[in-house]
Amino acid sequence: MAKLQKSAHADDAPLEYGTDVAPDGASIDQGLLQDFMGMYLRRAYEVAYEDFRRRLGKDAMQPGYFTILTLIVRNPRISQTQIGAASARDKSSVTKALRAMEDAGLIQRLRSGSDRRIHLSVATEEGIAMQKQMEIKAADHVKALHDAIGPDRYEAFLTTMKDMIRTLEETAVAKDAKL
Amino acid sequence: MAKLQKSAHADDAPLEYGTDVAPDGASIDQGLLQDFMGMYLRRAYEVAYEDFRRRLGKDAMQPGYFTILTLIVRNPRISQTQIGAASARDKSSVTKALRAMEDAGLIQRLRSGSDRRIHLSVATEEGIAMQKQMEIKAADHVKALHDAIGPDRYEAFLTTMKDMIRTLEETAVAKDAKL
DNA sequence: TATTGTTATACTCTATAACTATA
DNA sequence: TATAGTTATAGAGTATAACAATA
Repeated sequence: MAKLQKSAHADDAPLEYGTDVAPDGASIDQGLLQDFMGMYLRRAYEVAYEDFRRRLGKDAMQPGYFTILTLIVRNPRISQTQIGAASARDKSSVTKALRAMEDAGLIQRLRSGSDRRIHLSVATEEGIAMQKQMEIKAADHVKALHDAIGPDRYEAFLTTMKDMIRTLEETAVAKDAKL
Repeated sequence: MAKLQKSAHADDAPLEYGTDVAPDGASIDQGLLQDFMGMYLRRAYEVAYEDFRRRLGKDAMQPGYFTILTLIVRNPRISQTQIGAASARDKSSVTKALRAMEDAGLIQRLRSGSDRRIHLSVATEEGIAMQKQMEIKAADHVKALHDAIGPDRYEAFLTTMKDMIRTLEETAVAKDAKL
């Protein structure tokens, strides 16, 4: 490869270098990226998130809160530790989400009478209504995914993904234990 | 449902409320969340990202930069617009990534002789070495995914995911066009 | 001592918008 | 006018660590 001078971006302009042009978009060599699942997992998450967010519109909570609100509606008096475990989020993240939902009047938090460390969450009427409304949008979203994937492949895809998550979670735990 | 007073978190302590306890982790009712793919797509991305990051260790670039570095190694003199298109990232995100890689001595940026607006990227020897090293870790990572998913399901899973991404991207474009 | 939750803080990844320069 | 890239800024979403209250 030809020798190149370093371009110190803070000071110099990039160095000129011949007249070749890079290949256009259609002919980019992605090499092993073509099958690099990490990239597709990221992208799949992104496009699905975007789809759900667009369907929810601006009158609903953000997509990420749907999970927590649904957990609370379906499990009145759920604790924050339980919410964290069920949604794979740190307790500090749960606190922040619950704070926002409480401020929005969607939930209320109580203390357990039997163990005063525990904060229980229940949905308000507004929270229940919001959850129902979001669930309708979620159903549309799931239908879009269903159509995109194809009915014949949907179940297998979901099952495979769950298996993958479980296995990698176990691997991670095993590795952490070795440290 | 019983009447509950609002707890203004900034001032009051949460209200006490009886002695019931929420169900324990094993018995959480996830309702439709059980099949809410959005949650699994997020989680799948997270666990895969974590796995790759752990395999890369701290001597490599972060997982997200592997894609860009690989694109540059395999497509010398690729432009930033092309990198953005191939990695589904905004040009400002690409600039930031390239800046970091240039500072780390992994790439150099040049200007096209034929169109001086275009900045071309090429990998340095160090960049090529880094990419090779990361590619080895990426192969380990892919193998872990392969094992987690099962060889018989791997290809179908990847294909389905690509189809899903493409379809949802098209849907998004179509919706944007309607605005 | 261990657990539940809160808070302050910070990190990662990313995009938007206004800009410069080039075409 | 349009395009390539830069910069300043912001914002989502999340976690870490130190902490108070309670067990």
